[in-house]
Amino acid sequence: MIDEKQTTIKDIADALKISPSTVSRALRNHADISDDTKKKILAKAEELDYQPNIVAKSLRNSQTFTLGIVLPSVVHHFFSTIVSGIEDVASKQKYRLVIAQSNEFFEKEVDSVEAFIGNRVDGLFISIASQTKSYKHLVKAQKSKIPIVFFDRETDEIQASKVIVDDYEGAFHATEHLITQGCKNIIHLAGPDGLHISENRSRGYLEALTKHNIQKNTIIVSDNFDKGYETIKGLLAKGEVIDGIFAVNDDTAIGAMRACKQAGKIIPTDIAIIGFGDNPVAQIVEPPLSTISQSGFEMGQAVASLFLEQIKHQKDTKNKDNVIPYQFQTKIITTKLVIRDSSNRNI
Amino acid sequence: MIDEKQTTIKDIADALKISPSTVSRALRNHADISDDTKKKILAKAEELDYQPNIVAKSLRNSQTFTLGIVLPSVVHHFFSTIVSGIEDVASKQKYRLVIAQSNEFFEKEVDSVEAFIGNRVDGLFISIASQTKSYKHLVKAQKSKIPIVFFDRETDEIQASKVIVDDYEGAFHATEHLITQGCKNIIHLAGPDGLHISENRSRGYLEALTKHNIQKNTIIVSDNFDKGYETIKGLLAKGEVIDGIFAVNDDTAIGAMRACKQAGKIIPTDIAIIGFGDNPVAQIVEPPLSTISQSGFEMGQAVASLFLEQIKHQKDTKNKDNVIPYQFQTKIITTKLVIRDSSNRNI
DNA sequence: CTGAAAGCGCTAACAC
DNA sequence: GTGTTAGCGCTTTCAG
Repeated sequence: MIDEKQTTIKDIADALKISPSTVSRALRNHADISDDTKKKILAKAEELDYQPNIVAKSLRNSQTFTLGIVLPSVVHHFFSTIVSGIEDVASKQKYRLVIAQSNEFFEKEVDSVEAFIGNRVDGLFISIASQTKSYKHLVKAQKSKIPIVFFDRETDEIQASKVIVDDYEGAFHATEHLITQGCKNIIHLAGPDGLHISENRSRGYLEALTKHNIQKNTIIVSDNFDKGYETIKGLLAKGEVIDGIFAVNDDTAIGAMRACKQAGKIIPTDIAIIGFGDNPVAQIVEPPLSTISQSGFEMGQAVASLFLEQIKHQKDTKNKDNVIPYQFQTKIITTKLVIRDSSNRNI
Repeated sequence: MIDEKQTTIKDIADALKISPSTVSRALRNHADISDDTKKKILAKAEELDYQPNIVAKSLRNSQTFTLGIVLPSVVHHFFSTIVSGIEDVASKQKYRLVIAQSNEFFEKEVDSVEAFIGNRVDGLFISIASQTKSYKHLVKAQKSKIPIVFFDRETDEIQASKVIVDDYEGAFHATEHLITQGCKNIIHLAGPDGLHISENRSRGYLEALTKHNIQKNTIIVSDNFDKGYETIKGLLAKGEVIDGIFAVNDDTAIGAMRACKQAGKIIPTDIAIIGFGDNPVAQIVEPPLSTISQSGFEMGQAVASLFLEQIKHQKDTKNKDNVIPYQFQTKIITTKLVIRDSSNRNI
């Protein structure tokens, strides 16, 4: 069997005894091509199973229509809904998405970013790994003129647009809700140090306590199911007095919930629990978990929109004198308190 | 600000007053380059922040080192673990992954496949959408000489390697397990018609009943949390006698579980329930859900390995006479019965 | 309305 | 060891 190559524009041109440029124009619906030849070209393209070579096109146009997304992990519901949100607006502009997971490893994040630079993505959307402390890889991307948009987990060290959740406010409301339910000994199971989102949620927790004149606070870093379970199990075994738990995410809250139940505590009567994120499992567990909902979809849409806006600004100001540099935006996604049985004492 | 372009090989060559080919060779560690010039080139590349243009390289080499993955949805734990498995072996060979979600829509699947063809991916891994009945898009990919590997959801209409779960066996064991627990009225909440995996699981269910001389069988298509909930709720409301439920996946089983509990049924005493897939939520719900575990990671590894094998065969037989065509493989991933409280009557 | 020619950045013969 | 040249497939001036 002959190793037939992919059909190219030149093949179509040869078959029709016309020039490649005419074919190229016809294929992209360019004006100035007679309907007659256009029809012929389209027919021949169909006949020969022509599939435009995006790689060649990208090289020629120095635009790949590819967006690179770097995030800690796609298995997390919040992140995958963000991706859906990005896709929702980006795909309408014919952009395609390439996703790279850092799994919270700095090295993987750097590799992914560098690969994206090499592949000349048109934009880079990133939620930084908890390990990340250096930002040289992002500086490189900026040197390569790739617009960056941060989402959820960001840094001040890089000038770029960002979309963040109002973590402080969400945490404040979550904690205040527990207080209104009568809780006085509220534990906060926190996210890793150094991440803005962890810090903001912890701050919201502390300030809600302060507002309500509660002196006692306990913050323990603990951000997954197992850690939530172990931490609360340990505390309860030590005889610690706990009547409320605010966890940095739902998985952790559910781990804590299990520890409470195993220790014979009634939820929410003995201990009221609230998570963060409104993961679908929150509705499935028993009792259903109260939580702070944050729209990942909306966040994704905002990310893509900010990118599009920046691109547009670049185009508009291209080849112009006294260019006003693009003003980076920060968009804040608001949260919503979702009260379910795990914290509802009907007070 | 001057719109500086990305550094190219030519820039390095010019700066060093040598030829681009020498630079190219040095950068790729090609032999036949003196250590001295090599060192100079590497230093200059570093200095100028050189990032190789993968797009140009791909065009030139007609190899993109990109793998296209089409799957129904990444939010499903099973699929995201498959992606991790693929990444595990593919990344060691320097391949990068592009993921497209079909969301079970035929149109989106076709679009994604065509985009992958246009982007000249080196391989296409696909788990077909439940809607998919036509396979022209995959024929196109084959015409473009892109090796295809199916995983989980496949078709016989396309000649290609595939990796599947032993769904029949898993379903058989799940059903037989319910029978050994004393169940006689077992409902099967099934997947959509026309999907091999649904059919095989239903077949396993039926044959287990037959083996144990149980005449009554009930198969209802119902494959997500809400449908599982509604179906069982409806059946119970009608007074249907049910003492066992085998669901096509864990979400559905959990929906069914909720309906049972709401109807006052004790699990597993009144109704024993088993799911399929061993989704992490299976451990979180109460009672913990029995299920059939299938290793997505292993499946992903197998997918990538079969691709690599096929590529190797192509290289080995290139430019040779009387070529033996590659023999497509089918790899079967075995399942494991995981007994938890939702079905364990301690019999 | 169509064609010729150049070039995006890289690599691989083929020279020397 | 290194340079010259051509070309991957496409688009885009510039001519006509």
